[in-house]
Amino acid sequence: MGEWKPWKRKSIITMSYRPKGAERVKGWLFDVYPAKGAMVVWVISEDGRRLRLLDPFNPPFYVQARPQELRPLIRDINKSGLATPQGWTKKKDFWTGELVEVLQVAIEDMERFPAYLKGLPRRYPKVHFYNCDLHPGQHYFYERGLFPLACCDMEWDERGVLKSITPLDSPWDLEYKIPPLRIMELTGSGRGFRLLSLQVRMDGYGLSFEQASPQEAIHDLNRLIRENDPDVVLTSGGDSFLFPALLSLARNCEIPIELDRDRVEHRIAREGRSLFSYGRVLYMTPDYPLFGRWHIDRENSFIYAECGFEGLIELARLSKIPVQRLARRSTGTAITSMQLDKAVQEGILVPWKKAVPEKWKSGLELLIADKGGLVYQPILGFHEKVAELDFASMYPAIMAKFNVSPETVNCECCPDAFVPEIGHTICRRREGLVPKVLRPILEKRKRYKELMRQSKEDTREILNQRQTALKWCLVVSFGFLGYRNARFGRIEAHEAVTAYSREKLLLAKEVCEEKGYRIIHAIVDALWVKKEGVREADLLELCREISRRTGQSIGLEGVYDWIVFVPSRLNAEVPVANRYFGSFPGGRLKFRGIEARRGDTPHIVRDAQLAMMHELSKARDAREFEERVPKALDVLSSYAIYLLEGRARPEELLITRTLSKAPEEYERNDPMAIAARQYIKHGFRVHPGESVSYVLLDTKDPSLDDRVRVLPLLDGNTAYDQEKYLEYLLKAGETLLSQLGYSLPYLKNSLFPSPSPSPPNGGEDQDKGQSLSLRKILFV
DNA sequence: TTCAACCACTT
DNA sequence: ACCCTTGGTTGAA
Repeated sequence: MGEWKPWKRKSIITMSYRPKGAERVKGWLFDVYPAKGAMVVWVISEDGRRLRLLDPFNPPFYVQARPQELRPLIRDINKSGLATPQGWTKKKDFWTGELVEVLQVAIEDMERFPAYLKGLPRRYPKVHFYNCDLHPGQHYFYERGLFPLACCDMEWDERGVLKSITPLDSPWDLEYKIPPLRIMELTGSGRGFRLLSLQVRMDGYGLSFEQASPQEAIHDLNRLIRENDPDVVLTSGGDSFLFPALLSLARNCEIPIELDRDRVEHRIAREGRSLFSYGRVLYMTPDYPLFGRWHIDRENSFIYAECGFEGLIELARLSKIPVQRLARRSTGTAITSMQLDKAVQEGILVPWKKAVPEKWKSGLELLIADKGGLVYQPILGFHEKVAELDFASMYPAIMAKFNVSPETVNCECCPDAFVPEIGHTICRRREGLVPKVLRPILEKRKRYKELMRQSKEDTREILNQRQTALKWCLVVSFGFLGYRNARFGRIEAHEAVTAYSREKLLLAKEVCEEKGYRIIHAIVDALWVKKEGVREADLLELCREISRRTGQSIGLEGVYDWIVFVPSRLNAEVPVANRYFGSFPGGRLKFRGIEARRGDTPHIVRDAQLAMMHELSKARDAREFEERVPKALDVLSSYAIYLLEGRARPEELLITRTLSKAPEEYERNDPMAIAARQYIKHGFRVHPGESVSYVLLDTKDPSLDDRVRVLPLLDGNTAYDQEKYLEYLLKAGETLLSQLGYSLPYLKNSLFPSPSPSPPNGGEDQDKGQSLSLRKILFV
């Protein structure tokens, strides 16, 4: 028996998305996708109508070859009926910048052309293909000078075919209006792919739908969508669970589900895929895009999760990637698209596949070039009044300033324009594509940050989301430069950037030392320095001087009241870059690399470490810090007691790790591998790049499967491996306090005194009381 | 004790 | 649709 709570919102009944006749209006470009030889263009008119228009579009691509090789290809293309050769034109070669003669071919059928294209290089190995594998939506935007959510002046005929469409704003505007979008939120829960409950929310009204017949559920959902006509369907896990579940429900009861505005012939159920990105394996569930609406799955959208709705829109406008597509892609896709757009604007031929072999390097060259960023190991332990200086967007700023780009590195024309330290050269004559794209992004981000300072709270949040989106673009642009299969990547360019960065950091260090600062730690683009009696004004002056001498802008991140650089766990004498925690005035903590920052640390351990740091953050100097240590230890012991009384809940004990391969491929029986196999055994599929979550039951149990219990099999009262979790907890405590002599054995001993030698300046009476009861639990 | 396998983190 | 920075944990030899 299904029951919707009454939907209080006034209903909108939309009859049709077809235009009634020829018209000229102002409106926003909502979405585009191909339909054979035209793009379907969805617009939101100024008066709020949602309209489906058509724009005939035959994206051009280019081929280059000698006439005798070209003739059979032209015949082949003509016979296919999928494209039409149009004539000769001159375009710029990406690598040399020279004009070359190429044949322009128009794609007639965007849906079937890609499959045909794939077979061509094998049959015509001597022909070069350019601009042929661009995404149709993006290509349409590049060629028309349009972008998602552009405010446009447009005109169409009585059939709804666009006669003209002209943008009235620019992606580079700092202020822009987007139309009010109708957002419907769908959440659901269930088991496997069985949907057990469904919630629909819109404009603050919520409906919960449980225990209904599938027919009713689909019927009512269809009605709600029809009546409210959302532009955006926002889900949590729509791709991985909700949409597949809804679609299979709809299939079973044979009621079509009407999530799209456009007619959808058939929705192909695809397999998810595992892919490698930034040093780790990721799993992408198949996505369920909508036609005429956007489906945005917050759980499966990196950009939405990191930069919010505003960041997503900002990036879509700049990168010219349709919003719904961008939502499911990485920021790397955005930066690549901006490069493609720039290439198309400038008549530069876009190579189909990257085909530049890396120049051979001697062993010595390799050693020098691959050093990457420069690191000065930190001086171990506790430091008072340390200033942190950070270069702003150092790598992208270097690329922009020194013209580092795949086609400018080791060019033919400037053999003596050397990069510091390594043998590479950089072109002086021609500006590279990468710097050309980065420069305005750097500039726009700077402007947003300036605007933020003079804005009110809610505007500031919008601006912040936008500048965060730009920040991610800048960050990945460097990674893409060295990434072998990036379209505009080349490892030598990557090496040139790190070479410059080392020079800059070295120079910054020298400036600091000249001015009497002591370097506590430095890494890539950040320095930690201190000097007796230094004032903020001195530090700002220091920043100005470094900026002047290096040509790179450096800023004062802040002055820590205290900071602790923690040693290596394997060797207490050895410092480790990037493992520290410190406190700024007011008690704001900053910490890197320690347990609390790791994604695979159980909640209870992270909470304990955070609570200890919070206690320590009340200290403003060395003396207060030492005074706070017993309090921090109290915190630690309270967590230990909780743990050893068996009160910890499974969600506090969960360990989540990401699989890099399929469960059966693991050769070791560590808890994660056992957990992965346990998922499979109980019918849950886990792919490389997906994560597994488990609780340690007894890590010593001879039966492997009893060592851990994975999340879906957990119930409320799971007995857990107290000893193991205690060890994690104490190690997290040790990380914070080892510099003050609190080693793991000491911590163990002070919390649970062993009978004979008493711990140094042992606990207060109340501590002893606790310790006794703890020992009982631990050892009985 | 040492080793190999494996994951996560920093910029 | 990577090749290797570092630290740390784990199980097993």
